Amino acid sequence: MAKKIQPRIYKGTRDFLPEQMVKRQYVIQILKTIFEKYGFEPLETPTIELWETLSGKYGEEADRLTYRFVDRGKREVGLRYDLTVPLSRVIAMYPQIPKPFKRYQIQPVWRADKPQKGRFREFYQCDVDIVGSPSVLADAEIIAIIYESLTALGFQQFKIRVNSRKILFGITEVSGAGMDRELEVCRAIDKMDKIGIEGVKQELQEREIPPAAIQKILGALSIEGDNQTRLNHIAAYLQESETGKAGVAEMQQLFEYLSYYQIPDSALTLDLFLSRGLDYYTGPIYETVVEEPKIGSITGGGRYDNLIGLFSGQDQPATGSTIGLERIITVMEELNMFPEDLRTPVQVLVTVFDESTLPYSIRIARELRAAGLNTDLYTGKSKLRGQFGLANDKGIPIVVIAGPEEQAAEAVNVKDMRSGNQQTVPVSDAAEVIRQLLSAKTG
RNA sequence: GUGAGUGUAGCUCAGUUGGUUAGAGCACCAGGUUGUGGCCCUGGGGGUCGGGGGUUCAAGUCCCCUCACUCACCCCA
Repeated sequence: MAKKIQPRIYKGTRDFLPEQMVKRQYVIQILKTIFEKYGFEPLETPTIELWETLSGKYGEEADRLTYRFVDRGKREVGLRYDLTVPLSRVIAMYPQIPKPFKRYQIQPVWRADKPQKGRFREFYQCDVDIVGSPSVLADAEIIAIIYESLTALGFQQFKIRVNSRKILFGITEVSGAGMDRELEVCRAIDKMDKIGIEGVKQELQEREIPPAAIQKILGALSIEGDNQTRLNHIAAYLQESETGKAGVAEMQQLFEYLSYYQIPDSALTLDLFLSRGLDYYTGPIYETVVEEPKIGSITGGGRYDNLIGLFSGQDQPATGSTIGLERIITVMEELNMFPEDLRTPVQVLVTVFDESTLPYSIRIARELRAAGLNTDLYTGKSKLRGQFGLANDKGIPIVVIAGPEEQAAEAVNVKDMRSGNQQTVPVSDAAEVIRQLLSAKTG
């Protein structure tokens, strides 16, 4: 025998065993259904992109965290860091795609950072984006789909935080912090809920923002009250900034649109401290946070009107959000939000009594399969006892016995593993009986 | 890249001031049950105590180095 290689796995990556896959597919299925209900169409793009496609789009930090290789032909390539940049490349490459274009995309992305709780090197993202609409109606659609998605998955305590990069830029501009300091200022105030207002102040000082400017920035941001009150307050600060005023106007419009979607106020908040890390956002930005467990944001996105222009030379308005599949699953697991019986897609195990009744078992399996039941036919060597053990271990709810007695009577014995009850029924009734047992327990 | 912590069976862990043959629970296998899982009972397999070096009559235990993993910072989903 060859020397054994220790089975190991690359740090930050995971195998998804069937029991986990069933949960993942449950979540993905619900999301897909909603995405399509909102008129979004599917898209997939390659794992590997040319380095020039990926580099310089996200910011310095993200560039550093992008997996990068040289292929055999000495071409520089990388693994995609997110789904937004590949989408932008697609839009630029296929200008004939009718706009506005609403697409969803569910694929893994890769980031070369150190793994920790709720954070991996390979993980799935679910993105929904609308390309070709400059209207905040598109942003409202995205926020509405986030709300419906989370609600459908059973989330009850969550807040969609909304802000505008234009407002943040305006505040920086008016404060006199200096040109091109917007992103630094954004990054500092983004840490508000982590380090508090004093921490933000200190952060800004360390970045050598003039004290007077810091004063103004914090003054503009620290105002209590409902969304409208804070918008009015900030509007007063932004009289001198065209960008800022535009930001206020689009927030007004956005909240008006959102009111028509009937999203409850409790799930929606204007958060002037929200900033988002990536460089490419230009307008409304949004993310979703849950109080428990502490895991950071579970969705994040915003408008990026200048990104596609980097590929096509012509800007194309676009907005969208990532729905963080991994974190959603983590939260759902910790809060026990998955249905109890979500262990295997197999509904029925047809046992094999012995060689002589095997043809009968095959026939039963064939008929149950034809009736649309997910049916496993036992292919191993164990006796009945072992076959029942397998059904138990996998969580298969129904076991069918087709032994000599049953065969003689043109019948099968149907056992419900959950209750322990069993009954002998004619073959012709088997599928219907099983179907009823399955729906009785779950419905 | 920075800081902290943890490494003993497949998993979770116990292991006394250093002392003889390293344990438990769970999981796995077999039997109790030649037509029936879970619960129970009996038995069984499984360990280079992360690796290397040192101190000692004696090291899972003490010291040094190293590797791996985890958590946090940064950043993010």
